Amino acid sequence: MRILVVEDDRTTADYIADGLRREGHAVDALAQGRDALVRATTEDYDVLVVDRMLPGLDGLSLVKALRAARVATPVLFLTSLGGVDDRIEGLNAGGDDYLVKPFAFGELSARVAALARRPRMQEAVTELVAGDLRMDLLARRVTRAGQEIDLLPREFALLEQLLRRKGRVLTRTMLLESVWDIRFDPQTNVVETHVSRLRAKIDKPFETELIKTVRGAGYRIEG
Amino acid sequence: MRILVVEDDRTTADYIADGLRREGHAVDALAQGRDALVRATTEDYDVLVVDRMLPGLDGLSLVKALRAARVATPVLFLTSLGGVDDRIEGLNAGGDDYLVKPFAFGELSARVAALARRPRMQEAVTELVAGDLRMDLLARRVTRAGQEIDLLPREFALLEQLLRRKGRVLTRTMLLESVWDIRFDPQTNVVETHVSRLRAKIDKPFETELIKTVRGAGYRIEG
DNA sequence: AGATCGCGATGCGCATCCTTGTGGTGGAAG
DNA sequence: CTTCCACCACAAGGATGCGCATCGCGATCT
Repeated sequence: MRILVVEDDRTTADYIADGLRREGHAVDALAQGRDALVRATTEDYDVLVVDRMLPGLDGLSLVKALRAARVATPVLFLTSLGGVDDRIEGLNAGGDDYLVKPFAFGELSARVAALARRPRMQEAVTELVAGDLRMDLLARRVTRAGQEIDLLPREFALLEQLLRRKGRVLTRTMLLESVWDIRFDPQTNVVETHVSRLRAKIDKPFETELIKTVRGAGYRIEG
Repeated sequence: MRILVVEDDRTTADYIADGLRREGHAVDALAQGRDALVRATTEDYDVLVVDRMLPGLDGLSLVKALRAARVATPVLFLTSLGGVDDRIEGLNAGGDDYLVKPFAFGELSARVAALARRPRMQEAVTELVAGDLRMDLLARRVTRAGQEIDLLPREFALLEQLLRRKGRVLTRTMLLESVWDIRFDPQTNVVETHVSRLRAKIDKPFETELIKTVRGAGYRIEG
């Protein structure tokens, strides 16, 4: 499989490129958006892995330009947290999926494979589902049993993470990283607090509870 | 196939025009942007081949003007080397493809054919609808529940963007870019202000509200 | 033709409301 | 009985919306 990685941070770029090569893919890596635009339009890749922040031409503009030039290669965005706007814009701009740094390599690998596998020119990963709960990332809307639920930004981000790793346990530390961008471990109980608030909205009013507590570990949402 | 070539350099213009004629196309050639604007709006071409640098009215402005006038004829830009930025700018302006000089004639021919072949992208999107709200782009009229509403230019542009991406969230950043043409992020709240005014006209007087605020993200109009 | 006037459109400042993290307390699980 | 988790109330900070001043344009009069 041919993969182009566009990432200006050398360490991250190597980390990704080496990992993917070890899995048997042909990987090219570039640091500049401009270079990537040229390369991606001339060569034929199966997947592009693109950092949102790039020198020269940022990732978003790069993908916009590619789409405008009718290059339909699936794109996986790497976004360094936070920017809720960033993610929405990324998806709207024609990104097909995104991954919030920091991420586990296995995660990246799985997403890349998923992107390459699915038929081209498809709509992005736009909807996450668990049971009768649906989350539409572009509309930024959540419904359960057909009923609309509105969530605050933090609640939304939290639920999104849980849904993206549906079936797996997310530790407090992982959630602090991906939702709050806190890498060290301060004495805080934000996670518990927000899980509680989230439950009040998506579990309490319904029959079955989706968010399970895993004592001593973290939380998990059912497949 | 009818093709209009807009290029001020006589040698290049002849090179292109003759080549295309030899392939059996009907080719007109003009040297001035202004002439091209008139011709392209009155005659019916399959493809325009436009140089970026033109005397009088440059290629970029020409295409912007055409798009504003709802002329959807596909455009192939000719740009003189290098300027990757130019390419992006051109694509944003509504150009459909790019060719960097110097180029091989075969390349040009192939791109022109590709442009003509593909289904018209912006075909006759003349009316935007959401619920009982209708926007007629040509007449520049908006009605809701059969009642005419008049909007100021900014309000109209804002509503148009929201309708074009109906069902998705548009962030403040995206709106600043598409409605105000502001690419950096100034400390301004124009978006909120105008959304407020727009609501006063299209939502307040009616039962259901169409424009939803998505806290922390942006605005969305219902599908 | 030029200058002045008046009105409407636009963006900014500020008040308001909402969101979110903290600390504390009670309760459940092991 | 201890530890971990759920939930509550509160305060601070941030996001949002509305009134007001300004700017620009077109009309009118000289």
